[in-house]
Amino acid sequence: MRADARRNRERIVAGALDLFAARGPAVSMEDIAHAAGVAVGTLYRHFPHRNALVAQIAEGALTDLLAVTREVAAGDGTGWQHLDDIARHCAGLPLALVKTLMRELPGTEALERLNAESDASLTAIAARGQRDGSIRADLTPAEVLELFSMATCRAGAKAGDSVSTVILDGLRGAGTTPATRATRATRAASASDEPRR
Amino acid sequence: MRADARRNRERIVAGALDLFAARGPAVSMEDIAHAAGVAVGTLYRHFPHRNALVAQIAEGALTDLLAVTREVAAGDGTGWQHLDDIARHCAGLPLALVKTLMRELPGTEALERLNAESDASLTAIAARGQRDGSIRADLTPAEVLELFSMATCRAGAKAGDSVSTVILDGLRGAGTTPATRATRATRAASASDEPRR
Amino acid sequence: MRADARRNRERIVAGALDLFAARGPAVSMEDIAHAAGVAVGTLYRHFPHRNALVAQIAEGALTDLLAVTREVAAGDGTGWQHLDDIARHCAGLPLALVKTLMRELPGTEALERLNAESDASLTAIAARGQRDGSIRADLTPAEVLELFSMATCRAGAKAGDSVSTVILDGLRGAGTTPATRATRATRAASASDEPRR
Amino acid sequence: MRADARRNRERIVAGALDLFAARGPAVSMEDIAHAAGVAVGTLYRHFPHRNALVAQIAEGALTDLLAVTREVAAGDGTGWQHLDDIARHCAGLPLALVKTLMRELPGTEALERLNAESDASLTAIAARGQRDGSIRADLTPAEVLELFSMATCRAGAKAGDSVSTVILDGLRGAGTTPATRATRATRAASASDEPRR
DNA sequence: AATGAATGAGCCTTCATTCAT
DNA sequence: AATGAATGAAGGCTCATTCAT
Repeated sequence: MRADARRNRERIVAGALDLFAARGPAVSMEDIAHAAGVAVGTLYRHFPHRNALVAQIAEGALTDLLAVTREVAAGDGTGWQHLDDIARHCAGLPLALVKTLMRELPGTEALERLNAESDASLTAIAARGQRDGSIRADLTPAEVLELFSMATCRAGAKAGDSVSTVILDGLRGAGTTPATRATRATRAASASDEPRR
Repeated sequence: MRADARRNRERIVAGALDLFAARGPAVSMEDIAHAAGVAVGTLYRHFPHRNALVAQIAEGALTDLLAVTREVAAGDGTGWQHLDDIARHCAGLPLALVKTLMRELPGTEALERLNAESDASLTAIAARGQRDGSIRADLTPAEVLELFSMATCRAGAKAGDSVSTVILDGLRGAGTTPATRATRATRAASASDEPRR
Repeated sequence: MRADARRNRERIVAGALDLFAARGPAVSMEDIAHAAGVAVGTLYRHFPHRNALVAQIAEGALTDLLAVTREVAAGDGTGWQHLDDIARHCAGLPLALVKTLMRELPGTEALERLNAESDASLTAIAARGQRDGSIRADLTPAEVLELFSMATCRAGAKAGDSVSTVILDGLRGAGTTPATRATRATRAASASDEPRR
Repeated sequence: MRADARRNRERIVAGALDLFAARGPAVSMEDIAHAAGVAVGTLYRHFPHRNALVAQIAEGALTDLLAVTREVAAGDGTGWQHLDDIARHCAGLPLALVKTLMRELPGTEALERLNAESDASLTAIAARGQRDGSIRADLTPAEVLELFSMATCRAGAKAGDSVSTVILDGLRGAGTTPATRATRATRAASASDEPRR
């Protein structure tokens, strides 16, 4: 019985994610429930109100992002390489959607915490990159993160696509450049297109 | 009373723009009307339905964008310089908001036309920039436009801010001056209405 | 100036009549005004509210009906012949429409009076017809009037059409009948199709 | 709860019928809901929009009419007697109201079909009556139906009331018994549920 | 625990009526 | 006197949420 409930909960979250992606943030609870194969009552048993569901979706994506960030940050490489790695792993995460959803979401405590932790980890990486010379020094860490977020939280982002490439290239430190494009192509071949879930 | 009506219409559009920016695309017509100091009936006299108002806002911004684009394109300079100029002039336009609003707007004919014309003008500039070597050649014109749009249609974009600078720098052709940042700083000081922070 | 106003008033009433006939009782004041070539303000100058306009239309038709009734009643013939004559003269009046309009009209004093006078005149005729044997005696005068009204206040009523003929035939007194249909055809040929306005 | 929902649905339809009859076709959905003892939402759960409710009411009455027509048509008797029987059985149906409601109702497919079938059945009866001499031959079947409809679809129609009697008498064929009224009175006494006043 | 019916606040829109020009 | 802009009360409809089964 617990297994059933868990499966329902997962199908609700997954279905809601798909619906939001397909039809925008105004999907009705009724539609979300039916897409998950349950009735509204069941939906409300799992999530006491709409925002709880939306927050759950957001938390899922941000948790994944945080895990990726920490895992990458624990490895070797320059700050820029870490950002690049993270960006590749994030391509499968619905970060663009989550960003949109969160615009109209009164911040949960859990979300605030996740955001803070993500920011802290990424800021640390950015600062390190600026120290090791791999990331432009004429930007604040916050500006680095904004650009990183633009590359990452885009509607149709794919791992290593041109748009991300250009932005990440733009973040490189002054002395690092010329081989950029060739390098990138090489690296991309070995990195996975589908980041972990 | 023609003057009064016009003033009302303008206050409605301006107020709606502000509200959308502040509270997202789901603001009610009632709120928009009251923000403009009129009753709903007046709002509906000027715009027969919600979408007509949204479309008007979008058309306004796109018309401005098109005007800027054409004006700049008629002047001297490389393709990259044109994009840079246009980006600076667009800083005050609510393009980010408009982009969001248009996601849920069944395209008007006028909007389609404006979009097509903007795209055409900007694509021409991008292609020219790639021919004259000022813009990276390893991108499709569409990718150039997407990056340009990301730099331009951002929530808090200011003329010459760091984010735009990095993206536009990223668009530069391979052989162009490495003095990018200094050059930019110089140009920005004389051309932008918003000095760099 | 007085002539202008009068013409406006007449055009409003005539236009409203047409619109009601064409599009039902839910036409808007705005549409009525524009159909008459004036603005709403002018419409309201002539009729302080919608019901005043509707009442005016109803009064017009009822006044015509009353005039016809009295004129016919002053002439020779049996009661049945009078009813028949009146029915023919009424064919051009918008009595069906007026009946519909009056369903949702809180009765004016003028309308009550007109109704009462019409009823009185017609009841007198019905009673006389029953006395002179030309109208069935096994009906109350009110029943006679109801049937007469059904024949007369029909949507597409024409002078002497089959439906009216059958109903009026049905009203005839017991001893009068057989030649009915032939007689009717003859009489119809001499009666006008377009009653007075 | 299926039972509860069904009861609600029935109360809505019945209440709406009453309200329409009492206050005309412009009753608000709010009023209809409250008359049925439910909230608007419930009304809209059962009928997705106003017209669906109106159509349901119309369908109900037309279905009843069709059933009566077919049942009577399957029995013995002249065409005229069939019309007379049908008229008696229809006295309780809200056909007058339905006729009014349908004036402003964009025809549903179901309604079109019901109308077509009713018309076909009744036209067949009328034609048969004209062949067997019981119905006037100098009318088109459509005219017969219009008169029949006038007798039947009247606001306060009762089985065998004077108005219906006169109209149906008017439909009789030339050679039929002059004893009409006596006959009718006799038949009425045994067949109608509503005795003559 | 699941279902789906019921609730009612709130949204978009219309329109009779008023009022400034 | 005419115009047409402004008002605001409804009305139709949706949807998050609650609740009886």
